[in-house]
Amino acid sequence: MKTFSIHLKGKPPVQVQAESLSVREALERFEVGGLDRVVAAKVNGEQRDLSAEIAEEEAEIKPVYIQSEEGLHILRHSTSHVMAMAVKELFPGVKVTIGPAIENAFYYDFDYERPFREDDLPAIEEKMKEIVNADLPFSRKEITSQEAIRFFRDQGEDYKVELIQDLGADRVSLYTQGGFTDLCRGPHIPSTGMIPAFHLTHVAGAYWRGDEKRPMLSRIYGTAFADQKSLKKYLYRLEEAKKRNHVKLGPRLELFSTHEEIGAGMIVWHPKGAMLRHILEEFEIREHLHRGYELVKGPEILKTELWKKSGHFENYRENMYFTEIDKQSYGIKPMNCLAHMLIYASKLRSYRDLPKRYFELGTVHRHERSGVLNGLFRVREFTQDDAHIICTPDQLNGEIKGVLNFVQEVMGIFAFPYDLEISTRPEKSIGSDADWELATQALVQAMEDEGLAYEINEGDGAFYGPKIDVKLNDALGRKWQCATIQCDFTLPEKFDLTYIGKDGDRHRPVMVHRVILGAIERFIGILIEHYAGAFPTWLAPVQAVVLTVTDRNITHAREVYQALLDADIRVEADFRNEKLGFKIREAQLSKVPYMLIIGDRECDNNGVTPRQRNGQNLSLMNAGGFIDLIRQEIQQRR
RNA sequence: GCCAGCGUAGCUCAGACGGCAGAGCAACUGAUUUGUAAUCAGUGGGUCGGGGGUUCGAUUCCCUUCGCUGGCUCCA
Repeated sequence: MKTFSIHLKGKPPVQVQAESLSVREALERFEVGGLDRVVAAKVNGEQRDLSAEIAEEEAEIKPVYIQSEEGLHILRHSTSHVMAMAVKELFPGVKVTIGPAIENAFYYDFDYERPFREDDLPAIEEKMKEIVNADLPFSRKEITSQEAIRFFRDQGEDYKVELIQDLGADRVSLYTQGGFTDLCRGPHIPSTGMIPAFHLTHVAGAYWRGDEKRPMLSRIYGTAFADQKSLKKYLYRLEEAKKRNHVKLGPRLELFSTHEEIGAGMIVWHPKGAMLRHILEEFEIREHLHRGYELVKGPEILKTELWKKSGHFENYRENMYFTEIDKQSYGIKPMNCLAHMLIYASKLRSYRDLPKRYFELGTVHRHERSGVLNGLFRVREFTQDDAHIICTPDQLNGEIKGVLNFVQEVMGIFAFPYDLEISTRPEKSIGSDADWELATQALVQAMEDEGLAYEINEGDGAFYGPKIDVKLNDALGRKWQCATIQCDFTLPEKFDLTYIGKDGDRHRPVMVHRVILGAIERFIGILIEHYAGAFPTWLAPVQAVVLTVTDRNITHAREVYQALLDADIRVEADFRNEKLGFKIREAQLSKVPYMLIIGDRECDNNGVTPRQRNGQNLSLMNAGGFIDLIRQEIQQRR
């Protein structure tokens, strides 16, 4: 007989005398509500199955409810096991590999004689429903790795055998529901009947362990929720997000197009899209000049020799395009730094000149693999708002903080949610360990000084230095890298950049590569989805459209149109012989912020009636009044 | 690059065992002069992504190529 002392937050502790005590039994002592919605529990901070025995005499216990984040994770993981079981029953000979829960979803990778197709999913879902209805309990068993390897080898589950071997543990845990046993750390929901709502969403190919040299597996994605309503809501949200997809919206709003005959990953900007770019670029130039940057411009193609000198040829060649001119090899630039290096090196620099901040809206070409191209998000030609800051080592911290502030201010204008990550040295890289350490520390220190939260991304740095990445969250919950701040101790050395210090000697400056919006293309893609195409007035390629009611109104309408043009408002005219409702509909679909209605009433009063994009009318006012109003809005970047 | 799916009029989509390719919207022409999300009528519009093959005959079947979409370790 043992004595267990169990604690649960907010309740008086309970002493239990028993031979053994399961997590579920412990929870029952506290009469916690909704035990049927509890999927697992945390015992002394560690996730456990409800059926697990409590080994500790003193235990702090906390139920994990199905609708909580952790609960959903466990639910989805368990649902992936149910899916694997269903697939094994339906497709004999299939081999199972791994099947984790991921954000909002789960997947399981299979190796089968043919890849799974979307039309296999309904049958799998049906079989899963049977398994759920059968309410099979999940049971956990720990055995030695040897036994587990034998167990899976006998079933021909080679992938599982490999996993266990790589784990290198003495013992592993297995989970069984019905006739299906899987290697798994757990925990799991008590039984399959506890799955309230699930749906299989799509299939995809995936390399075994993400390695393209290893077999291509067939992945099935699905999701599960604590109730049917949440699942429906999630699927609806996905549908809504699809409607914002910039690949569809962009061409419909006449922003850009792509062409098979031009090539993959190349964007053609139409008048409205080119205007949007221009607005952003103008905004950027102003903001940069304001912060002590200088505008520069380098050529598109530079001799291959120079790319060899910089290390790009060695490290980045497979992403570069090359061409030949007069038997000389040239590389089309994938980055803008080289010309900036030469600008710096073009004359002797004093410490008094530093920092130098060179800014270029630089168009670069990168040979991205065909399969990763994606609308405006991933293209082969794009323009970066690129700058290189060359400074003394003791200016570095301040410069990085300056860029972090710049990023914060700009993201604030667009009201974007974002996360910060620090990426460290990758396998393929140049430079000494000491320099990497120094550079990484400089980034960490600046983040700490600014009190910013960040994650560490091991091995994800650029080949020449560590970096801070700013990842925006888009409408579909995907993350996109935009701003990035990269330290570089190697380029100044390769180009022998120097400055004369106070002491009269030559010193080596350090360099920061950084972008704020990142690629203009990608940023516009994110903006389209963020605003669902309805850009705020300051960004809208067309800010107002003048609509006449009848031909009688054209003379006055033309005066209004001209007044707006004169005031630098981006205005269009729709004087067609159509009904007002028809013109409003078209303007509405093109998401213009303002429609200026001009009928007899407006002509008689020498004014306009603005109709806002949200359907609200403002009262009749004269053209000057409207110009004041919209100018104020533009100035406030609304 | 690899796996899967997709590609029919400017757009959204039908279609057929392998037997002359369809609708709505848009465009164009005309009528209409219109007050807050589609006025009416008529007309034109397609190498069914490109190339090759099988066939009497291919948009449909096969191969190939281009393009697009979803994915390609958020570690049992």
